[in-house]
Amino acid sequence: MPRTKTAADGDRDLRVDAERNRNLVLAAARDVFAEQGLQAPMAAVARRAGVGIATLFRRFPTKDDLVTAVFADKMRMYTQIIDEALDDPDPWHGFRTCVERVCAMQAADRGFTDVLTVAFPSATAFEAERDRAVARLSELIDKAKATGRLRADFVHQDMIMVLMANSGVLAATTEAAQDTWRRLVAYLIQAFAAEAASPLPDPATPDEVTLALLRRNAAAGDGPSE
Amino acid sequence: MPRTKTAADGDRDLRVDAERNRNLVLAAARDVFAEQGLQAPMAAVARRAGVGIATLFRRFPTKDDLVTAVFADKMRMYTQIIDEALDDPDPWHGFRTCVERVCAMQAADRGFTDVLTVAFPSATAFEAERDRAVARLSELIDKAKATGRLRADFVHQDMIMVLMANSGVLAATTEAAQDTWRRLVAYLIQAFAAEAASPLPDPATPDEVTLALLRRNAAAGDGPSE
DNA sequence: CGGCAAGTGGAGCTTGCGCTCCACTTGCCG
DNA sequence: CGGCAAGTGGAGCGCAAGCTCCACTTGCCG
Repeated sequence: MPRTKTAADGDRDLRVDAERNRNLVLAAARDVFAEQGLQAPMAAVARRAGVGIATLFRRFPTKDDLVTAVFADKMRMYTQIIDEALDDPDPWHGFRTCVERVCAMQAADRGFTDVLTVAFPSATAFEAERDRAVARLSELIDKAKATGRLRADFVHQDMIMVLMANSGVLAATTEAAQDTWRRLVAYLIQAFAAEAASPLPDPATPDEVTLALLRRNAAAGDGPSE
Repeated sequence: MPRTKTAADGDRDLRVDAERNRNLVLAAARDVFAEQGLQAPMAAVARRAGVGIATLFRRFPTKDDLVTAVFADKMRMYTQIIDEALDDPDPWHGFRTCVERVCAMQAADRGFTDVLTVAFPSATAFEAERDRAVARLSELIDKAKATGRLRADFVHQDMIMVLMANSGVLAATTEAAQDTWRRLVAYLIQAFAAEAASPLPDPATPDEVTLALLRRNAAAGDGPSE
């Protein structure tokens, strides 16, 4: 992908050295964010890329722009996982592997976890992607319920709940207990099975959960009212 | 509790005005941390207490000291919840309400959540309390398993896993979806029921999880190796 | 009631991080 | 090959947060 003139992205043709540095930065950012999460300092990215900080900021005027660029394809991968699950001849199996795969993505990339939950303002850039994901997901959920294997009171917000819960486990576990998240996911999937079903508290009213995820951006850092 | 000379705490008798300010600070910190989590600035606590920053720091030389002082009794409450669960004639019922109550404590106090998971160095101050809690908890778990209602492969580290997962949900939900945590907890409890049991991934080897929680203190902020 | 240790507030130091400015270099077009 | 827009690195700015210093006030004991 030589990207020279990729439609609809703001920057014109870059000089070859600039283009190379841009890619170095993206690669470095991918690594750094994956290891340290989004709170990694920009300077760390620049150092890893072997470029000056100014270079980084000319290409990505804001940390948020960098985050958006870095995670665009991971977001695509995320929705793709749902698409693939929809193709599974066994929707319940598709559903389960879908949950597992997304959680595995989180486990492999702290930054991705942050994008999905702690959420940067950048989340707004992924709105379209996420809306499509939710739509497909609802489809998948309906199919899985139809088989009678997924409990009937499961709602798509529960999926986001899983991501949030998983991020909590990932944030707190170090190398010592790296695989704890697998156990959480296994428990939850068993809870989602129809056989396990006992009444649950009401879910938040439609889309409150997803909206909540977006709101925190607008509200981010509005801080102490006191 | 006039505290004038409370044994084994470093500071001698305080002047009455100092004592009053100390209490104002503690009360303010309790509120501020509960609302905003441990990342709330010290200045916010001082402002809320109506004292200068210097006053706050003379009484609690380090943010960590303040956190420790503020959450000492909440930690006691935490272990007490386990004790009460042990007194329940129905251990399975005791177990469930124990999980619910601790999670409710987290939901009511972002700071407490942080103490239990994100963990401050202060966690070391609570080591003894936490060890006793783990011991009692294991007892409770054994009793609950004996009734045949709690799945046999449940381990005490799973409880900490619940706390971490819950903290993730709480961190990501705003007022819009405040009660999502209840749904998570309900799902998990159903997963912990013996009837739901299907094989699980191995838990971390004994105490890796609890240790991991402590380690992150030592390691906290050792940052990018690169 | 006088003196002073204890206490107080806030200015300010330090560190960390996002981001900018600018003097210098370099790919590229004619 | 010459010139200049494009690109570059790093010093440095602004801000937030933990924490310290110090000139001033005040409870308390004799």
